[in-house]
Amino acid sequence: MAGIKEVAQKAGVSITTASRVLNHVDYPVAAAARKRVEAAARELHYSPSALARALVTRHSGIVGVLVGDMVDPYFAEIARGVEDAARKAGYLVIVCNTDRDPAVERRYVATLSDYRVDALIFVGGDILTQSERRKLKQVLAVATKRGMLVVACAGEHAGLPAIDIDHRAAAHDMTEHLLGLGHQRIGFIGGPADVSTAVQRESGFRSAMSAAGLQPTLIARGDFTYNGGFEAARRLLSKEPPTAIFAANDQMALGALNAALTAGVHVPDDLTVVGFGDTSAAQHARPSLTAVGMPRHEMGLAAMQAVLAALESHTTRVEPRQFPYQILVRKSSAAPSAARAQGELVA
Amino acid sequence: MAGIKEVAQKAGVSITTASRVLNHVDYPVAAAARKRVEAAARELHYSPSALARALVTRHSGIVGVLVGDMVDPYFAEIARGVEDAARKAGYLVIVCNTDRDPAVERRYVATLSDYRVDALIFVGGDILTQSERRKLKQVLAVATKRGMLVVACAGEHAGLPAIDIDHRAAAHDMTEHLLGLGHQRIGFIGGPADVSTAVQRESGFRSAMSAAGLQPTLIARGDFTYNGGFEAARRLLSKEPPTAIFAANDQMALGALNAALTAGVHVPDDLTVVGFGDTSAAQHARPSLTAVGMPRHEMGLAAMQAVLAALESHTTRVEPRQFPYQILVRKSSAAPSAARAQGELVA
DNA sequence: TTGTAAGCGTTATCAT
DNA sequence: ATGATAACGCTTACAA
Repeated sequence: MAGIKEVAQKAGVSITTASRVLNHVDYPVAAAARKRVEAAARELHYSPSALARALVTRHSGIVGVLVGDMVDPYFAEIARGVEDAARKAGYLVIVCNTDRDPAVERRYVATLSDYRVDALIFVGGDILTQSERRKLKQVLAVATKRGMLVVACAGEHAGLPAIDIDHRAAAHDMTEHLLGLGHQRIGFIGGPADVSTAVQRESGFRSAMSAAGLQPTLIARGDFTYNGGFEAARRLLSKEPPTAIFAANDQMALGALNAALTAGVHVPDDLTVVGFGDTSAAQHARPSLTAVGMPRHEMGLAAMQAVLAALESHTTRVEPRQFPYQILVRKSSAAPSAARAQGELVA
Repeated sequence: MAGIKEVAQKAGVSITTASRVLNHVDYPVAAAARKRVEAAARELHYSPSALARALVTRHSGIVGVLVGDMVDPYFAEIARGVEDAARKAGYLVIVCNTDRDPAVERRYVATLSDYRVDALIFVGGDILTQSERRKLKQVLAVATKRGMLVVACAGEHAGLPAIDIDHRAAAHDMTEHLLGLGHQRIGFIGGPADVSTAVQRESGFRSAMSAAGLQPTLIARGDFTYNGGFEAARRLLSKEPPTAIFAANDQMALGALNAALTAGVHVPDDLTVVGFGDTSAAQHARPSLTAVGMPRHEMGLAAMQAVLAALESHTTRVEPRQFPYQILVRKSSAAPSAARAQGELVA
């Protein structure tokens, strides 16, 4: 209802003056006028149109966050980090669930582009297909030309600067942890074959196995969901049961854990199960899950902060950053029992 | 870079004509001109400024969702429902985490108001304090006067029309389930004393207990978090251990479950634990959690759909709606063991 | 210190 | 069928 014009009128000053005091800009304004403007604004319940403002300043104060699924705690925690940093800086965040569908993702990028968001934050790995990457890069090209900042978080994405951890190395280390425990028949539950993070984690697993002179043969694949992990574990457990299962993310590890328990396989006595991500659900599982830990909330914060820094310095490139990961040993991993290690015990 | 002006120019038509074809409005435009405009738009990578558009149409195409914490699956699933419906309708959603802080919530309402979002969706119960409610209502008053639609979802909120379930009745029914199982010493882990949903659930518990001639005396309070539930359960278990614990939400029930297990109390043999919400974490817990079920995703969808309906019919009031709840009996509840029912067994 | 006026990129009204 | 032109609500040179 009440625009700046009304406020100015009521305060008996020009729109310019009203704008100046309302924006707290560092500009000389008579104390009296200032007071009148403030009073008028208050009385009229004036609230500046961020839209109009954004139109002229070419700065919307909104950032878009693209996640696979905000219900997955892995994504939720990162998005929360972004939002925390955004709020502190006075930014708003639009959350978009892509369901890992490149087409949906592209459409969102286009829409967010229409809204002239100040930045786009891609959370999670991208789809490796050449054609998909190319298409995404195309829309991103026009987005960046428009001045939009783009950054990836917790996963490689179309070659964008990323706030990330070394997924491959982390998976490699975790595999070594398993190896160190004495496991030889280690099963791996990978994520979708075309998702970059899934591929990197699997690559780390394979390299560690090879380095140990072992064939990474027990590999199943899931879709990063609890059920996907549950089913994959059942498959793995049905033939030559491994003594340990390394799932490419926590959700699947949890599914695997329950699949084992359901099948009467004791964890960790009969089977070790480890995950990747260290979401709180993993920490609260029974037994608690050994997993690769990564500072998700902090990474979300960092992604937004990197965007903020670039925005302030009028840089167009966001500074990438590598975070350390950890191997969090908890109750779901242990040395293989002698019998099981030799494959004598069958579930 | 390229505005509609450039497109019009390149196509050799007026801005008006360009706008008409670009918006697919039902208005006669020569096929030839249309083709030229479309080509020009494509070549120039034209993307309409949703900001400019919103400014003139007074319709931003954005809705704001206010949740306590998007990391809590309870909120995440509802927000996801909202987003799904929003996407389908071409809307974008801004997610705001209030951490259940009324001040933060109000500030967000103000900011979202500045952005002229088309609607505000409050997810979760509000703070009952008279003063807080009044303050919120005030900001909401100016927001609605500005044409913004407001609705509550999964919790009473400042008297707004709500897409909800009957929390009180649900808690009452769940308590009766416990009673029916033979439990008498039933502990309750409530949520914050000033949160409406927490109060309603507790009220349902109390009424069912009273109706059964029992004193609802074993009451602890948490903050709706896993740890809060864990600690509350420890307190409950330390004195006169109840034979059953009803937590006001799943997160706390999960905490209680682990507290029991950690203390060597077997669930459900020695202790029954039930929750409220039926988040997937509850379903995957060991043992799986008996809980009050409510269609969170669907409720989120419904909230957005209600908003959409009001928006389309130019109504200012959103239609409220009651969803049914269920008592989902799973593995964490059972009849009390004879010994324990008499209080002879101590943890 | 203060105000005038030119945009920002669209949509929408009203002629033509 | 098509096109000027006035909003939309604000910021920001540029004057005064």
